[in-house]
Amino acid sequence: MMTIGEIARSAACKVQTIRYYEQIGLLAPAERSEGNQRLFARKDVERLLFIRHARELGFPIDSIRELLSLADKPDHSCEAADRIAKAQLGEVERRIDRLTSLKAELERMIEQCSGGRISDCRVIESLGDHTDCHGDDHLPHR
Amino acid sequence: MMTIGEIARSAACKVQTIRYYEQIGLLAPAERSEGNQRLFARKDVERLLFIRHARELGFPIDSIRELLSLADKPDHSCEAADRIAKAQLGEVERRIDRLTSLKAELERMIEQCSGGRISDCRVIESLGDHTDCHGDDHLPHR
DNA sequence: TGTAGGACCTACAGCTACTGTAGCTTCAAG
DNA sequence: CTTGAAGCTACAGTAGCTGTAGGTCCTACA
Repeated sequence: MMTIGEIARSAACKVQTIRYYEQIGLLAPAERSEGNQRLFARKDVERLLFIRHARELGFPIDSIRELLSLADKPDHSCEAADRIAKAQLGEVERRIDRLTSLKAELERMIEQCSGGRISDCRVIESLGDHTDCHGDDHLPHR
Repeated sequence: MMTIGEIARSAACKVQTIRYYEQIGLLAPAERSEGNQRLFARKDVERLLFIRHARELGFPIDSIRELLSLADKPDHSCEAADRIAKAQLGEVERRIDRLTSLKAELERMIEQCSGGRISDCRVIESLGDHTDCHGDDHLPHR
């Protein structure tokens, strides 16, 4: 059995984060020592690594909750797991698309800036209106 | 003069968001009508549009605060504005890089999933350990 | 002139996923 | 036996809003 500090080190995760996961039910309430300190077993480390890896891949907590409950049912079809992963992939792709068009607009703004006075600055000016936006995925209207 | 609902429509922004911007000092306290309702002028719309556009480009509130104060000093050099925009561009680029490697890992996971049972599922399995990660920008250790 | 209902007001809770802090207890090394 | 690290609980704070409750104000229609 390991202490919370040890499991935190093995999963490269903060101690508070582990307590938080326990609190929101992502980890089962840990066993306690006589002095009321949490004790973790090997399988807890694995579960925590699973959670951390999924978080690093951007899965929201609720999806991880679902994935964990699927992981506990080896005989079920993995269709649901596949669906969750594909949804996450879609989300990541949407974010990349959006960021790519933001990048383009930022580059345009910066490129046009002549380095002179604020009153001539394209950065400030472009922020003030939308008519220069090419990629329009961040336009409020339309 | 316009009401908060009108300015909200012109900037495609929620009423509460405008009140929030006022509260955090991004917008000056609005004038009030006799019945204590906020009244906005043309320049408030412009300021709000500036803020919204910057937010849509991902600038954090604090950067916007700085940009707004720069916008009020037409004679200053636009060096600072340029620096802020470049920092934001760098941030966007870092996010794209990160998301791109997450996308690759998600695609790998999904591709390897044979559509069978959970016990054979690559999605669940890859989440359980890190040894398959190629892009390692999300690795906790190493 | 009365009233219905929409828009407005304040104040505060809630969202995500943690992270930090205060004030205390427990543990392990010297 | 002491000291300092590590653990404990409980709660506040982060970013940037968004939603809700409970009230007031405004305007159009009967």
